[in-house]
Amino acid sequence: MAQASGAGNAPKPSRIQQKNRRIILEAALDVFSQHGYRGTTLDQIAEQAGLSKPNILYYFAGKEDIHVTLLNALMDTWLDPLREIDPEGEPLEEILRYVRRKVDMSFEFPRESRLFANEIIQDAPRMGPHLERGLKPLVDETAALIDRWIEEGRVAPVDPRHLIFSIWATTQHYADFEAQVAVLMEGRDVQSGAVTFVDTLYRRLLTP
Amino acid sequence: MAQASGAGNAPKPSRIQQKNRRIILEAALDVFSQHGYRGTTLDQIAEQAGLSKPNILYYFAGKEDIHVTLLNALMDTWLDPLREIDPEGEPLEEILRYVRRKVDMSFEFPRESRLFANEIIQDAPRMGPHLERGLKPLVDETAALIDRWIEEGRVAPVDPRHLIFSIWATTQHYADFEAQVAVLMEGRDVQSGAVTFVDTLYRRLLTP
DNA sequence: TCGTGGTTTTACCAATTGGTAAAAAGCGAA
DNA sequence: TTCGCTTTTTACCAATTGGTAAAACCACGA
Repeated sequence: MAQASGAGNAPKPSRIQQKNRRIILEAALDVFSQHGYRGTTLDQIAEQAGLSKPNILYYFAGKEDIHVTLLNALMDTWLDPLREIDPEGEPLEEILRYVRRKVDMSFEFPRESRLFANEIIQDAPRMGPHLERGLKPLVDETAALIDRWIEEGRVAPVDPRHLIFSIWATTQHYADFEAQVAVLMEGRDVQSGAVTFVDTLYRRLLTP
Repeated sequence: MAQASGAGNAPKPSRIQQKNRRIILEAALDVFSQHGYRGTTLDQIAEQAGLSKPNILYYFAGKEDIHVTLLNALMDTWLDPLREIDPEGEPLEEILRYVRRKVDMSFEFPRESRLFANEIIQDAPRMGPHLERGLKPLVDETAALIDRWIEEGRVAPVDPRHLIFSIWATTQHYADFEAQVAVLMEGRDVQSGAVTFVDTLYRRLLTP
C-alpha cells in the first residue's frame, strides 16, 4: 500500500506514482473546472485520465482529496502576480503590469480560473483557510501600498480594495464566462481586444 | 392530474397551484444559486419549500423543468436595464445609470446573479438559445449605439463590447464572489463603496 | 350527504456514485 | 527463476438521487 496524502510522512514517491498523480490531477482539473465539485464524478475523472476508478483511489484518498490537492497546488500560482507588485516601482506601471499578467493568465489558464470561480460562487466550502490566511494578508498589504501611492499623488484616488476586485473581475471574466463571451464576440479576436481594453480602463482610472 | 409545463395548453392554474409553484421556484432559486444544477437535489428543494418531493414533481415535470423555468423567468429581469439605455439621452449619463442599476441588482438579487453565473461557467448547457436569440441582438444593438456616441465624440473611444463585459464583470462580482468579498472587506460597508467605485471607474474611462 | 375533482402522502424503484476488498498482474533485484 | 513489492483489475456495496404508482386525503358544489 502506498498511501499518498498524509502530512508528515514522505516515503519518496516512485516515478510511476508521480506520473500517475500528475495525470489524475490534470484530468481532474479538466472535469472539476467544467462541472464544479458536486457536478464531477470519479468515473468522469477516471475516464479522462484513462485509468480505472479504483486505480485513482489508489493514488488519492477520495474525491475531496483530489479537489483539495488541486486547490492547494494552484493557489500560489494564482496569487504570485499580486506578490510581484514592486513597492519601489513606478505605481501606474506596476499596477498595469499586474493587470496585464492577470488578463494573460485568464487566457492561458482558463481551467484554473474556473476551478476557483466554481468554488467561490458556491461559498468556498473548501477554501476558507486559503482566503483567510493566504489571500487576505496579501490584499491588505497591497491595499496599504496603493493607499500610500495615492497619498503621494502618484495614483488617482480610488478605494484600493474595490480596485483589486475590479481587476480580478474584469480579467477573470474572460475565462469564467467564456461561453458567453464566445457567443457575443463570434469570430472576433477576444484576447488582444481584452488586453487593450483593460489597459485603457485602468490607465484612465489611475492616471493622476 | 394537472400537468403544468406544457407549451400550448393553458387550463387556468388554480390559486393553490400558483402559490405552490411560486414557493417551489423561490426555494429552487435558493438552492440552485448556491449549489449549481448538479449540486442541487430535489430533496433539498423540497425541504426548503416545505413540501414533499413527490409533491414537487406534481407541479413540475422534473428537476430540469424547475431549473429552466427559473432561467426563463429571470432572463428578462436581468436584461431589462440594458434595454432601458436611451439612445436619445446624454451618453455618459445613460451608461452610468446602467452601471448603477447593475451594481444595485447585484446587491438586491445576488441569487439570480449566481444562478446565471453557475450556468455560464459550466458552459451554459441550458442557456444557448437565450444567449443567442435574447442577449446577442441586444448587445449588438447597444454596441452599435455606443460606437455612434464615440464617433460623435460624446464618449471616449473604447471597444463597446469589452466595455459591456467589464460592466457585467465588475458589478456581478459583488454577488457571484460574495464569499471572497466578505472575507476581504470584513466589516466594511461593501455596497456604498462599490457604487462609488464603479461610478468613478466608468466616469474616468468614458469622459471624452 | 355524497361524489368528484384536485392535491398530498406513502411506499417504492432503478440508476448513479463514492468507495472497498481482495485477487491478479507486473516487475525489478537477488 | 523466484521472491517481494507495487500497481491494476474484478467484483462488489451502501447511500443517494431523480422519479413513479397508487392509495389517501381534502374541499366544495349538487
